[in-house]
Amino acid sequence: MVATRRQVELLEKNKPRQERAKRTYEGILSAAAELLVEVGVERISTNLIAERAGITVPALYRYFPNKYAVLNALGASLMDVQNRAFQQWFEGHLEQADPRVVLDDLYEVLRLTYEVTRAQTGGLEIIQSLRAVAPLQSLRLSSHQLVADQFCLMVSELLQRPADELMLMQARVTVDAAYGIVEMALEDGSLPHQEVLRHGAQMIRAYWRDILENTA
Amino acid sequence: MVATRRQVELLEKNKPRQERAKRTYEGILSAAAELLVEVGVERISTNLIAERAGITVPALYRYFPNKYAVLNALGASLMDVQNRAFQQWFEGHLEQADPRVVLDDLYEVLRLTYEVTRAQTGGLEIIQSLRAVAPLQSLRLSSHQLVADQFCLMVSELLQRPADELMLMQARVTVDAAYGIVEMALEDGSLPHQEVLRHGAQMIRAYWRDILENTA
DNA sequence: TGTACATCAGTGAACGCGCGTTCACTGATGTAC
DNA sequence: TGTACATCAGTGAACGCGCGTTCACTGATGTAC
Repeated sequence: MVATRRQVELLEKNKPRQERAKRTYEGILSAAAELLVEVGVERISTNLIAERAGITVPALYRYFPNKYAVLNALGASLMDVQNRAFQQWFEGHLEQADPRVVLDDLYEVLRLTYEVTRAQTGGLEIIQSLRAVAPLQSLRLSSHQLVADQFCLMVSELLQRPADELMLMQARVTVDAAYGIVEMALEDGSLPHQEVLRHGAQMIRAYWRDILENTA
Repeated sequence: MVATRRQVELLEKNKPRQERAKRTYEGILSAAAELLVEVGVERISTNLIAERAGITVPALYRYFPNKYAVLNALGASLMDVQNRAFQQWFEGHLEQADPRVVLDDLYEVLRLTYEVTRAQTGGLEIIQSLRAVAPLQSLRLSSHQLVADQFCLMVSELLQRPADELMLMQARVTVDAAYGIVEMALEDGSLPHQEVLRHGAQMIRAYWRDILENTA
C-alpha cells in the first residue's frame, strides 16, 4: 500500500500524419496550455484537455499515453523557444571581440527570454509545472545545462581561455540566475518587470566583471 | 462548462485543542510532506494523506477544508523557517558597521537557508508547489517581500542612506536571486551544491559592490 | 479521371477506481462539583 | 478523590462525480491502378 513515484511514459505514441491529425495534435497542446492557466497542474486531466480541444478522449490517447506526455511536449516546445531566443542573442555576438560590450547587452537576453515566454500561452505555468512535476524536471535542467554550455563556449572564445570546470560552473550559475530573474518578473505582477530585468542584468554583469578582474 | 480557477478556502477550521488532536494535526502535516515527495502535487489527495497519517478522512476534514489548506499550512511553516534563518543571520550583523564585512558573509545566509530547507521533509517540493499552485503563490511572494524589506532596512542602516524605492527593488531582486540559487542547489543533484552557493554569493556580492561604488 | 481499397483519424460506450465531501454516530478527554 | 457531564476528537458508511483507460466501431483521407 506504499505510494511511490511511479515511472511514467513521456513518449508520444502515433505522430500525426494527415493534415487533420496535425490540427488535432496542435489543438491538444493549446487546450492543455490554456487549462494549465485556468485550472493549474494539480487539476488538469486528459478528460478536461480533450473536452477543451473539441475531441473525444480516445482521440487524445491516440497521440499521448497520458497527461504527463502532453505536459512534456508542451515543456519541450517552450524550452526550445527559450533556447532559440538565447541562440539568437548568442549569434549576434559571435563576431564581438570585447567582452565588455557583450556584458553591456545582457539586459537584451533577459528581455528576449522574458518576451518569448510571455508570448507563449501558459508560458509561466509550463515552467512552474516543469519544476513541480518530478517526471518533467530533467527537461528543464538539461535545457539549462545546454544553454549554459553554449554560454560557456561563448565566454571561452571571448576571453581566449579554455572552458574549464570553473568556467562551466560560472556559466551554469549565470544561466540559472538569469532564468530565475525572468521567472520572478513574470510571477510577481506587482513588480515593474523592466526594472526587475534591468537589475538582474546588472547583477550578472557585476558578477562577470568580478570574474574578469580576478583572473586577468 | 468553462473551467475557471476557482477560489479555494485556505484557512484551517478547528484548531487542535487536546494533546491527541495536536498529534493528529502534526501527523497530517508530516504525512502530506512525505507524500509531496513520493507522489507529487499533481497526485496528492486528502484520501492519501489521511491514510498515511493513520486516520480516517473525516478526521482530516476536522482541521482542513481541503488539500490546498494542508499545503498552505505546510508552506507557511517552511516560509517561517526560512524567514527565521534569515533573521538569525541578520541579527548577527546588526552591530556591524562595515558593509564589506557583511557582504563577505553572504555565503553564510545562503548556506543557512539551504540547510534549513533541506532539513525539512519535502522542503524543495513544498517550495515548488508554492510556485506551481496558484492559490498558494501569494504565500511565497509575500514572504520574499518581507525578507526583502528587512534586508533593505539592514542595508539602509549600513550605508546610512534612506530606504528609497530603488533600494527596495535592489533588495527584492537580491532576495529572489538568493532563494533562486538555493533552489537550484537543491534541484540539480548533479551539481556540487557548495560550489553553487559559493558562486551565488559571489554574484550577489559583486552586485552590491557595484551599487556601492556607483553611489558612493 | 474515376474508383476501389488501405490506412489513418476519431467516436460512443463502457469499466472500475479513487476523489472530495457529508452524515449521524461512538469514543476520549478534561473539568466542575 | 470520585463521578457526572460537556466538549472535543475521530469513525464508518455512504454519495455522486470525474478520472484514466480500453474496446470494437465508423468515418475521413490519400493513393494505386
